[in-house]
Amino acid sequence: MKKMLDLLTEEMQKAFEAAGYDAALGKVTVSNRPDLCEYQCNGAMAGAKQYKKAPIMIANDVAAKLSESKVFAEAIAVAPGFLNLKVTEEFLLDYIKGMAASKKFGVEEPKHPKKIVIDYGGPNVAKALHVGHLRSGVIGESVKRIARFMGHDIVGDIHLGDWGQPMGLIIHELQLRHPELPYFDESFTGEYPAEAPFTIAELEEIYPTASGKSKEDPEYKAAAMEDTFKLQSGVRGHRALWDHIIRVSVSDLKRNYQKLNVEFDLWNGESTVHDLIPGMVDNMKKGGYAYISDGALVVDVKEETDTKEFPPCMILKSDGASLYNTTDLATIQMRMDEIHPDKLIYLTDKRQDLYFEQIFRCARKTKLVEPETELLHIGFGTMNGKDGKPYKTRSGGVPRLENLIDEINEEMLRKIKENSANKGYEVDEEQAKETAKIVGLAAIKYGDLSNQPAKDYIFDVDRFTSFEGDTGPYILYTIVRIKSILNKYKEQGGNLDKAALQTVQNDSEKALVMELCKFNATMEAAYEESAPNKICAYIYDLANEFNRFYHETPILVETDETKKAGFIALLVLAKNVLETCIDVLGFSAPERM
RNA sequence: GUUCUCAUAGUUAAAUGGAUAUAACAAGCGCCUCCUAAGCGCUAGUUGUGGGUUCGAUUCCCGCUGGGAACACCA
Repeated sequence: MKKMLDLLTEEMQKAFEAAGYDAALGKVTVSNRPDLCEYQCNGAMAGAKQYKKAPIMIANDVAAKLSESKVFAEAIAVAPGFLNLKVTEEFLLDYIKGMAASKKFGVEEPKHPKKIVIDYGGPNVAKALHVGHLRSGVIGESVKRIARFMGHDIVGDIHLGDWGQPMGLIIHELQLRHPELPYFDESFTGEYPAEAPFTIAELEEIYPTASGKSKEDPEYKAAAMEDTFKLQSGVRGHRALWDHIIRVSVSDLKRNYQKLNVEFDLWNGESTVHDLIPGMVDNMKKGGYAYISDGALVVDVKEETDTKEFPPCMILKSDGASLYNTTDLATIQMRMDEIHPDKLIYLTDKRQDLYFEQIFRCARKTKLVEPETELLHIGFGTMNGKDGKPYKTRSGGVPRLENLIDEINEEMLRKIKENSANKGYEVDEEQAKETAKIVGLAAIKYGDLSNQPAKDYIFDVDRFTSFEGDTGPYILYTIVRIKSILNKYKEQGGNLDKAALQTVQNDSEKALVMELCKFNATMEAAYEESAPNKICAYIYDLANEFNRFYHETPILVETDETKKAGFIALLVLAKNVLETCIDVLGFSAPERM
């Protein structure tokens, strides 16, 4: 289905043309003065100079051509040259019926579906997820789901940090603690134990300890580097131990991401591309792109148009070792070879803006990607505490993501119990906990996603879990209300018939219908701009319109069955649209709350 | 030092170059014999500063002030 505004614009363009003006002036937008009109067109003012006429005269000419329109019930020219518009009942009903009958509520399949790889999450193995990982996971998951809904083929890759210095540090520390393990016995030729010699809790403790020691003790550091080298060169015991580290760590990561309703299609990491690095580096040298500067191998990525200094992209350190850049570039090569994507998306902290600009330029210059391959870095802002500074625990440390989720869930549970006590009904403890988890996740995700990704935002537990205002819980409450009515309707023997939509009865119903009609345009904008916040803003408006309608319109007591079925059909559509939206945002609604 | 980025009610956030800048929270007032009051309605309050482009600027351009960040052997 075409977008509502496109249909209106087409109609308006015909009128401009019929009146003898440039059709391009006939752009229709949603009214920003709902008290005056539903839609507006400002083309007459834009065209005033071109035609050397007062805008109001042009507007009058165009309005005259619209008197017979089947689309616009009203087109009034207003000083200085606005065209104020209202649509006809028939047009609106027709559109909403088409939307209800459509599989994706009016979103069409793309003519050329894109193959996209999205790189997000980016946790390190053997380290607990902390709040810094929240945005990459939450925004990335939503960007992925939006693209998928729009009909594109998108693959999400977690891109684990699983191969650098930290691995050597952990292995070295393990050797000091348990020198008797067979992994460190180079003469050992038997089968290594299937069971890992540590738990996830130990692993999470070992890394910070080892990291701290290496900063103070050069010998310790040297030994850890030696272990890193052994691992990377394939020493059997080191590899076996590393396998354990990955297995233990990944199963813990999966558990945590599941709590966040974040799912990756690929669990690749830096280690995945290790073997590709020598070949890639070779090609860069042969191609004449890479040269030695201060001992390091670099590729110049300056461009003619740069006004500022642009540092070259480093490929290998002066000791010949690979670094972050190396694995990222090799990962691009692997993705191009295996997946052949049209577009690569990365989600990291916005502080890496310059870094990704270097990587992208380098990938283009060294022809790792096709000239038409799109490369996009979505840099997101910091999650701050109420003081406006990066979110910290009371003791000043970086809070674990798990603790943050628990904190929200506890607060949600407390509120659910408080609410039920106020209303005087009993809630089952287990049921309440389940509901608290669902609502808590919505609170966290909506709180994050409703902000523009690039901006810093303040993570305020009290505000996000609030029952009131522009929050996740408010959206869920609205959906629960609709579900409740639909359930009662079915209990009364009613059938949910999508086609039963009726001509709108009152203002609040019309407002709700018009809001629903914006769905496909909103989803498309959210996709094109990688902006989940647009969907949040949309469902907040939609929930508002529904609640107003709900408040003013008794539904189940309606005696005219045709009318009632029409209301119900509208509710079904509203519920489906809301649930589709929260699904692409990455959360869901409970049955009751 | 260079470059990037941000600046909107008391607070947190919106606004493809359009009319009277939009919400939420906090404050004040009203609405449950009625489908979940986690709701609805009403009142009061904002574009850092100086220029420019434009019929028209929160939006685009330049300067200033003030926050944040990046600037090759970390990731």
